[in-house]
Amino acid sequence: MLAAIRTLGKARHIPIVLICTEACATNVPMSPTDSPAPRISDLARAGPPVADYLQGLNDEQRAAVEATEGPVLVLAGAGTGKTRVLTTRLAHLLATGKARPWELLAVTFTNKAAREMRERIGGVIGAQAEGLRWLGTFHAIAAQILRRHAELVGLKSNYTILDVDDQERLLKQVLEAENIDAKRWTAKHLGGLIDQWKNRGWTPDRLPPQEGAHFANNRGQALYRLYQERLRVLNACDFGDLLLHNITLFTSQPDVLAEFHDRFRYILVDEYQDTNVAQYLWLRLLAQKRQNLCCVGDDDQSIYGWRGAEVDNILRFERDFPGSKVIRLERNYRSTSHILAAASGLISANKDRLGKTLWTEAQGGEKVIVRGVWDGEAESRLVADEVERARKGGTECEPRKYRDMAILVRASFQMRAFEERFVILQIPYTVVGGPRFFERAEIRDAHAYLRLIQSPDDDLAFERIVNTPKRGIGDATVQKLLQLGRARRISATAAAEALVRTDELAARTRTSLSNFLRDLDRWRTLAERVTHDRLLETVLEESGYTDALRLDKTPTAQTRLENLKELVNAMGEFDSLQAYLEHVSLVMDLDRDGGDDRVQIMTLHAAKGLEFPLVFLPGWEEGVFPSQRSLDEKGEKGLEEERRLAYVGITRARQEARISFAANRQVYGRWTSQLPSRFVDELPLAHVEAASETGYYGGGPGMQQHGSRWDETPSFGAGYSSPGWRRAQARDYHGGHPGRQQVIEGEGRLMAVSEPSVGSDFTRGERVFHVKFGYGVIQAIEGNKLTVAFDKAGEKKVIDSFVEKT
DNA sequence: CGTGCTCACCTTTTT
DNA sequence: GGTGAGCACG
Repeated sequence: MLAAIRTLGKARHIPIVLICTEACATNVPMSPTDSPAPRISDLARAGPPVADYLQGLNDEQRAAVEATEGPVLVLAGAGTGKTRVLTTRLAHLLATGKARPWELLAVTFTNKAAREMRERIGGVIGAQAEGLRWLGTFHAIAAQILRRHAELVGLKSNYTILDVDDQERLLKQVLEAENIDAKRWTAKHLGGLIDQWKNRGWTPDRLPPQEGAHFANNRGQALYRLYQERLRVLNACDFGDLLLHNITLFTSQPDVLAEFHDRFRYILVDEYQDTNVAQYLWLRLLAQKRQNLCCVGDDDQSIYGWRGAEVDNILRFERDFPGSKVIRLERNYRSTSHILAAASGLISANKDRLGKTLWTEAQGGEKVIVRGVWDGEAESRLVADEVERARKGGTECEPRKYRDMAILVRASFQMRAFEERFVILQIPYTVVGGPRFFERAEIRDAHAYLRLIQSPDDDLAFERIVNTPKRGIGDATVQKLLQLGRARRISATAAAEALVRTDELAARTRTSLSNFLRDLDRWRTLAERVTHDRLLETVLEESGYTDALRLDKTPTAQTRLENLKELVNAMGEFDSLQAYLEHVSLVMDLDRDGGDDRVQIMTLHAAKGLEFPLVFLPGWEEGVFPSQRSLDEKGEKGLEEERRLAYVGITRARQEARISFAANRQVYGRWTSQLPSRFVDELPLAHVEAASETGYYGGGPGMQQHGSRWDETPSFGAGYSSPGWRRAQARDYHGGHPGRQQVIEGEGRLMAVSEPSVGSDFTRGERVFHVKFGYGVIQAIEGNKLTVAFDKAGEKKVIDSFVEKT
């Protein structure tokens, strides 16, 4: 949780919160370093030569930095120094006096990217980086713009930004009010649709008729409209709205747009391949006049199509912005030539691409290793063993740190096998991604309390906490309140206040409800006197929230309490409650501590933008990767996106990439047979080493194909078939299988042969142990006996069936 | 109104 | 196989 504090602290420097002042409403530049502060061109004159920051750039990078005028597309391949180019370009614009910090619009997708850019540019231009007020995510910048002109789209400038959870509950209310079977047509489904529509820039009015046809008997559009109306009443926005309202604003108010045309002299966009239609429209509107738009991206790394990203945006750039320059960054500084060639060979199978030829001076290195293994467990054993081996180092290779290794999976369900194995072997790891701090129930509850204190009209917050912790106000009562509120066009709080004065409620319910209302009033008064972190502490105490958690003896309750403590601390970093709330609604990402020395386990999506010396790419099986669902839903387009994902995976590796696929895999508890991914076959042979089994693993995986490059593998009874793969269930192999060997290293450690195997041999030093069945942690080794804690299906027992073999 | 049980679900994820 | 949501029951 330390990470939470750290990130929040860091993120403070991002001027997400814009307090609207006179100065900012006019064209007068404002920034913390404004007026007497020297311009960078002045600084440059006094200090080191201006061109300093350009040193060390190669020709193509330099071209990308110096092409300042007009539309520019920088096609930056993986590992070609994209961030460097971005930051240097900004520095260049400032140093040459073409723009002042507040006249630059620099957009990223994630807070992390924005933060990184800000930090790195700070390293180049120093304090001036603080003046980059318009460096941020699409959403953060759109939110700033909207705050200033909210009235023009029917909102107040203090509108709240709803998260998905609120959004879903609101939609549920809309569905209920419209008497739509919420089981058949879920709020989640509708939410997804609306999100897609917003991503494409469609307001309810402009929604193509057939789009709404498939939901609730052609009522999609009407529901969308109702939802938007509800949002307006609540003075709220969802994420999609931020952009959409901006677009509406720009198209309907030419003078507002003109103001921003004046303001933004140069526009810079990172990860352009991930932009959706709405973002594209937004950019096009803003860039319309000056045309100084520089988009940086890589069509081969577009992996967010399912979220509305349009690779087309980048493919069409030259057509959309006539007279544009296209600059390719093709020199790769990250990976060895084998890795680069393997990845390039794979991606060349895609049709929809602009094409690049990456090259590197780092020749040689290891080929990409591809292996077939027996099943998912074998795969995790293999990876874990190699992690340990890499960690120890050897005659040919230097020992690696855990943190230099990453396991990149297609889907998070694949992570579990590795986690289990790593726990057994006590290999430190972190799962990057995971559940987010701000999405945890207790954090949301706390936020709801604060929101309700701040704005009594916030019905969604009211609904969330009116009975949390339980105070005897049940669902029926809550529904009654909401209905009354809707009928009278008042807030739920107001409805509650009215209702406790009547005798419509049961006495007990009435008492607790009026107590709750009284508490709220008290907290509102308190809010004026104490700091917001202190306020939250009091509220959590007095509402009984913390007490309820303390009574709960489950371990989760414990962590929840800690999270809340963490939250109170983090809040202290902000100047006001308003500032804090704005921050959490837009900045939901937290850095997972990369500082510790741990193996990193994450999805391929989460790995974008990262790099590791050694990368494991497990689960390359048809249906898993490429994902069957992707193929079914999106066909050829889906396949190409999956292939780009594979490309992203391989290009994360600096020195070694190891791909694996399993013959058998358990999916949702069912055994399934797998074929190797087509991507395996698409890898160029010259850069790949096929090693089906290595080291201790005696058993053959049964993945042999007659006449192929895999067929040198020894195998037991697999029986080759041609031309297809022989597929056999794990159970086929019980007899005659020599089992797996593993070095036993000592008590308290180890060990497990988790696949069904009749007999397995283990060696420890000179001695060989034979085990009838395995799974467990060694408790003791005494003479010929091993005592093992056996843990499966929740039961723990100690067995001692290990017999030393002579 | 709160609790226990059954049943459907089950990529990728940011803001 | 695990989980969360929704429903029936006490």
